Amino acid sequence: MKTVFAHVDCNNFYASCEKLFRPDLRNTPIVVLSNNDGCVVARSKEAKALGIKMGVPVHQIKSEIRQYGIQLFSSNYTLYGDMSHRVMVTLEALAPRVDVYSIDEAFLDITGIDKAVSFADFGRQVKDTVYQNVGLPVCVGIAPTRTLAKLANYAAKKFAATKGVVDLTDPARQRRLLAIVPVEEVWGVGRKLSVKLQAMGITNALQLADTDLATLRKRFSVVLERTARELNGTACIAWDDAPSPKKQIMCSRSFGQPLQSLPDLEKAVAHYATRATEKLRGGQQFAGELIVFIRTNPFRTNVAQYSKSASVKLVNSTQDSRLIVQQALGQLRSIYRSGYDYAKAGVMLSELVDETGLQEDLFEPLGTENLGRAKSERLMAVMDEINRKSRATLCMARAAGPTAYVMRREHLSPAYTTDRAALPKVR
DNA sequence: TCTGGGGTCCTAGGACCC
DNA sequence: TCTGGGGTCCTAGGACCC
Repeated sequence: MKTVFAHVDCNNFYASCEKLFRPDLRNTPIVVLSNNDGCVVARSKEAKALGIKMGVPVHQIKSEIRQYGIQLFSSNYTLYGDMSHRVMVTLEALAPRVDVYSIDEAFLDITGIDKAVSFADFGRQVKDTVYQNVGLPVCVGIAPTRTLAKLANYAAKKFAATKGVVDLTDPARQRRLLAIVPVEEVWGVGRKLSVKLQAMGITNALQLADTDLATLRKRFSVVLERTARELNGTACIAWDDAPSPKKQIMCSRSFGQPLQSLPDLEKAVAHYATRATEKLRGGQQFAGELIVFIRTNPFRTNVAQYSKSASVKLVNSTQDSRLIVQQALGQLRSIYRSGYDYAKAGVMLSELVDETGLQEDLFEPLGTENLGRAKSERLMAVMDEINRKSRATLCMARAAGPTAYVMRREHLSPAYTTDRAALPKVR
């Protein structure tokens, strides 16, 4: 039987999460800001209608904010993560297989479901159930490939007459939609590619679908060839039964204010290394390589710039925060130069393996090979358990004390759903 | 004054081997 | 005087995604 995908995507996800707990702002334009309250990363439909662009630095739209009374929100990932989880749990109850693609999207396998209910009716059922259970609006696109399902969702969002659900399983309908969708809206076609394609006279999705596959492969890559095949209804991205494990884990942040001193940077890097290692343990992985980077603010073109990274291979793959923090600080010291205003730092873990990929230590005495590891794992498990109950109770001494790097979050909403003290009150 | 964070995949080219 | 060819592995960089 031919596979059918449903693509479910939350509308203005972060903005909708904020509005859910602020019914007083129902018709008010709001935007959600990136870390450090830097850029706009989400907009309510009212803010979109005012022409506020995605990604714009907030200081560039100050006059609009004042003029239209746009409400600002700092990113509240604790809230969005919890709301996302609720949406996904709801979807998992509706379909036999769900691929969570990002914080606000998922693909559902709905092959054969049309024996019981029409695809469009199923889409409406998904939409209504999520709204009923979680309170967030979603759109649903249905098609024989993921790329077409994303495009169906684009249409569901763009055209009000669809009421948020588009069934694109019919090939004639596929071609009619492709003809009116600009090529840059296709999943997998970004800014650079769309410029090149337009130069070749390919401006809409249908023209891309009708381009010779060998030409696409030669002029671009197999990736774009695959996209064209998917637009023609041939599924190239199948279901992963075992989602592949992570290949790298990163923790990086811009600082709330520029940092100059090594001790201030050390505190930040120790903290990021700790966070990255927590994620590593969360996925039961071990890191074989560590990369540290620091950089100044590239947007401040009138001041001295510096950007450097350093990496080190870990002799034995590890998930021990003590070792990773120590190594990260060593790398930081090797690249630090005084006299710069640093704006950002980060720690990346790579060469990740699971337990079966661990090498035994050649230099441990026979019979005690795993003793050190067992001790380390017990210690880390205790740390994680305490920090799970009460966030950031235990940390490396290097990361402790007053921190100069904390980010700006001047418009942060409460953790409505994850902190008892912040529960919304109904009067 | 103020410009996010975290990922994946593919390709080209160099090093190295026989 | 003539100066190969094919294969693998690794890395850096670029493109994309949300």
